[in-house]
Amino acid sequence: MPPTSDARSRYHHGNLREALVEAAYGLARAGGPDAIVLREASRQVGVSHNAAYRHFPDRGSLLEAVAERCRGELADRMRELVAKVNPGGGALAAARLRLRATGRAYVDFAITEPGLFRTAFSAAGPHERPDAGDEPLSDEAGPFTLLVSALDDLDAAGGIADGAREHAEHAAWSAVHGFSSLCLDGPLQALDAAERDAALDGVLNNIERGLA
Amino acid sequence: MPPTSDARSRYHHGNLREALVEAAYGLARAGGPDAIVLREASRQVGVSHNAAYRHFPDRGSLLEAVAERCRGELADRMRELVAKVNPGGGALAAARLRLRATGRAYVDFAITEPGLFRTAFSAAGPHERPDAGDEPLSDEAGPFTLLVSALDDLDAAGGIADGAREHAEHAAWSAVHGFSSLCLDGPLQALDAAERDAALDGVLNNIERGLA
DNA sequence: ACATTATGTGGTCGCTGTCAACATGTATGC
DNA sequence: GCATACATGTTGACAGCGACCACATAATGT
Repeated sequence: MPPTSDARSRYHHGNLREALVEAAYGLARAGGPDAIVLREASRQVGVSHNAAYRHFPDRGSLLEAVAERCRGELADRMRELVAKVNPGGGALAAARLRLRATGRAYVDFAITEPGLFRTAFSAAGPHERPDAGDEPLSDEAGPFTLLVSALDDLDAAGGIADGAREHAEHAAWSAVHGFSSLCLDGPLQALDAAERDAALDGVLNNIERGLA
Repeated sequence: MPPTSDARSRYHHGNLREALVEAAYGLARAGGPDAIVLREASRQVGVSHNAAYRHFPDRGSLLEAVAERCRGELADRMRELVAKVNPGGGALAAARLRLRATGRAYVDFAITEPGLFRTAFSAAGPHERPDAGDEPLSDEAGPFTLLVSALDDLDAAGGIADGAREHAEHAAWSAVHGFSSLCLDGPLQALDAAERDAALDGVLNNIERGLA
């Protein structure tokens, strides 16, 4: 049980592991995966360096924990933005809009939170397994699962041609992920917000046409 | 003038800058950008640490120099593989094959040289400016320029629909780059070689359909 | 009450990037 | 031919990091 007494502050922290992840998350947000530094996180939590080793075997493990949290944050942002879309026309148009919003949210997260985005894909950890097909789409679903769900909807609405469904996830995900990466660390850095938006539109159009 | 005497080895190295880049390139190849360590590179070259500071203001500059070299290597590999394609049918089929080979070469480089690939896109440097449109495609052309050229050819052969040309570079480049990244650091790590090949085929198909 | 375990501390090691001071070659002006 | 200036490489130092160790303290179980 957590240390019984309410306000810790003595010897045992009571919730050190989460506190460390939280601090490291802040570091990653500001400076990407390389900014995650054990001693600094410990310092911020107000605990000696080395205390972290009771909860993580090494720095990589902390990084992985933060990375997983980053992926969750990305998924949350995607859910938020997708929930905002107001489908006007028929089912097919609505499904298309939802898919576009999914992709847009992905890129938006990368642009507004570059540190978190880089961290999310920096560790060698197991990532998300996109197996589960027909679940009710839990709130814990990762980015990949969200995308697959959007594609399933589009497929059900008749927006995907025969034979195009099989690798649709790979195509769509590669496109948005690649676009994000190129904007952060590639030659697309040079684009300003308007150009980037137009380019992303072009990319999404291309995907949509490729699927139809 | 280089130090007059032929075999250096005394005090002045004679070509230290390049030697350091070469050593750092080896480190990056084996372990990615984080494996580039000034002192180790100096050690391998047989020079004291700190000697590097006569040629690079800091570690980041060395990293950037290596990154540029990595991009050049990527472009070379693309040229090689594309040169091998044996266009059978008409101009349009040939242009399509060339584009596919370009994309395949890109991903192939990422898979076979993950350290170099990660390094190529790790630094914040200026990267390639894809401006120059109608040059004879010099041997120094970067990956982006090669891709643009392949797309121009496809366009000339009539393989790109009206309106799809404008952001074709972004769509194609994002797809192959994203696929590469996801295979190295994302959930597509889990794919074996055969699955990866099939998935890449699906991605390339999707791009091609999106352009047509 | 006591022993066992979980958790946090202090100290140390080797490694790194970076700076400052110094040494040694090479080139240049007289 | 030589002295002087400059470029290039060396030595030594510093702080910060990840990782290990032995030790201290708190919580838990009997």
